[in-house]
Amino acid sequence: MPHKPTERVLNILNLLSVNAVGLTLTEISKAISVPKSTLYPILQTMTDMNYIQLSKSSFRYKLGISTFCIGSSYSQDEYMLEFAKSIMKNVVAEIKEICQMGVLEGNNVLYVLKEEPEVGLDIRIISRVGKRLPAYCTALGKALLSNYSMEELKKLYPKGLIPYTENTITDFDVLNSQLLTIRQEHIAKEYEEITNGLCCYAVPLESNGNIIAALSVSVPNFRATQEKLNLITELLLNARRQFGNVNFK
Amino acid sequence: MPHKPTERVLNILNLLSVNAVGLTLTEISKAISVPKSTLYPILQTMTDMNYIQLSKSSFRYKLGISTFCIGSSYSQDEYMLEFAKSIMKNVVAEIKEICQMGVLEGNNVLYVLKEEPEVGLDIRIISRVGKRLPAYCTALGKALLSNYSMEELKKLYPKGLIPYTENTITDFDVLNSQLLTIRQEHIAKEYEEITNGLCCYAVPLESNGNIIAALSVSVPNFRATQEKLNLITELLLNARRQFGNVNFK
DNA sequence: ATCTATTGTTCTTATATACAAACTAAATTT
DNA sequence: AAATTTAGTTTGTATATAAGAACAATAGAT
Repeated sequence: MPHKPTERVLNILNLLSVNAVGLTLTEISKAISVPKSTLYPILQTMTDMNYIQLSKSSFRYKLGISTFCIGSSYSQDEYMLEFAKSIMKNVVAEIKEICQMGVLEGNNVLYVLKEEPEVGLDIRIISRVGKRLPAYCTALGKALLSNYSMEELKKLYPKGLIPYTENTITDFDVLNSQLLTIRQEHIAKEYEEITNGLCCYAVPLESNGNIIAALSVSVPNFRATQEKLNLITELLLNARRQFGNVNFK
Repeated sequence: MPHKPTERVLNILNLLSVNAVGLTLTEISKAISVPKSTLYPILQTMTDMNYIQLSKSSFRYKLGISTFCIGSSYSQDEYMLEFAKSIMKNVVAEIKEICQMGVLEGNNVLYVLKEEPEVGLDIRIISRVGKRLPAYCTALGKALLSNYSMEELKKLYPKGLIPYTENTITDFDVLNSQLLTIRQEHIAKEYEEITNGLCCYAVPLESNGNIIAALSVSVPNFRATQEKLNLITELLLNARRQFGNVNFK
């Protein structure tokens, strides 16, 4: 059972982190379903402590400078992130499509790193570090869940698998059988299961036998020739091997 | 009056951000004066939400990957920070001493950016982004407080000015007269007022007439020749002018 | 310019959190 | 190996926070 006040503070940070424009008190109140009167003192304190700031121009709350400070202090997996970034740069250089890294947060994928091709594409996939999406209908998520048992899956989604598109897997058995394949082939595939016109491949990244993150390449359907998908598979599996060769302690 | 639950969550983040090794539940409990039983569910939730993580090796809580995510999303003053960084790099290249940027947080200075000389110095000043120190006895702080009136100062420090060294200014009148000088000369000076053997010069950085940050150079006393201090003054005043020429909106 | 809608703020009481103390488990010492 | 210390966890109740509603202030519409 989560601690509500803590959950709220962190949800506010999560919310603002995917909202560059900023949000008003009322907007935040609606977004996280917390009464304005409850939110009021929380936002005040967060402002006093520089975790959020009221933009003078737009009169909206945005992330404050303290978030930058703690982000800079984050060192635990600094080396891991740097290494992942360099791998992702190489992948993007080859395939010229967006490459992302995510970790599991409860039953969601948290998007941690993003590497985009420099130029040249008219149609681009928009994504943001800090975003959270359900794991069961994303390639990153399936890669991250690949070690999960049927029981664990059902516990993770007590309300079942809610469809986003007509391709979304809503049957636990189907999902489970896919995870089995992923465990063997080390690559997760997703075709328009969360967004129409979009498909995505991903590989799990392991450290000491545990899946700690996953790496993906997303492509708009019309650019997703079999040839291209084969190259993506190759690049991702190669990235996974590179990652596996390093020990991050 | 601050909101306690919010304050606690953010204090935990602040605490862990200046502690690369990590802290145990009990250590955090002592550090922020919160009972273990109160802390317990808070840390659980923060862990679930990836804002902290229990290091497998040391069994201590460290910052989690979400802090990295929100830090990456912080965009508000992105351009300002980048500009400040480039200025600081130039300053350090010239003077080969540590250069820092800070903002005011209540009556404390929050250290936001740090730029250190590459190599060559046996004795270095250790500092960390995310650190907080009282404003009245630091050069950065005095620069940030330079626009404050006597009344505002006394309200900011209701318990008076607590001494850290024999040089710490404990008299409001003395502090106020220094601030007056800073307002005219645009440079704040501090000689062993918080740490023995250390002195520091700082300039306020303004935007639309408001002091939004301050920039400092710190030197160990034995390297602080008058010549060097003069050069520091010149570099900092020049940095301030550069900063003033840009409009960050 | 008045009315309407929306945002932010204050107030009161029901409710959920906070705290203390007791307990368990692990680690270190004797 | 027993004892002592230290860490983490659980429980019951005092207390501080949460939420609804009512209010003030601002912005937008007619």
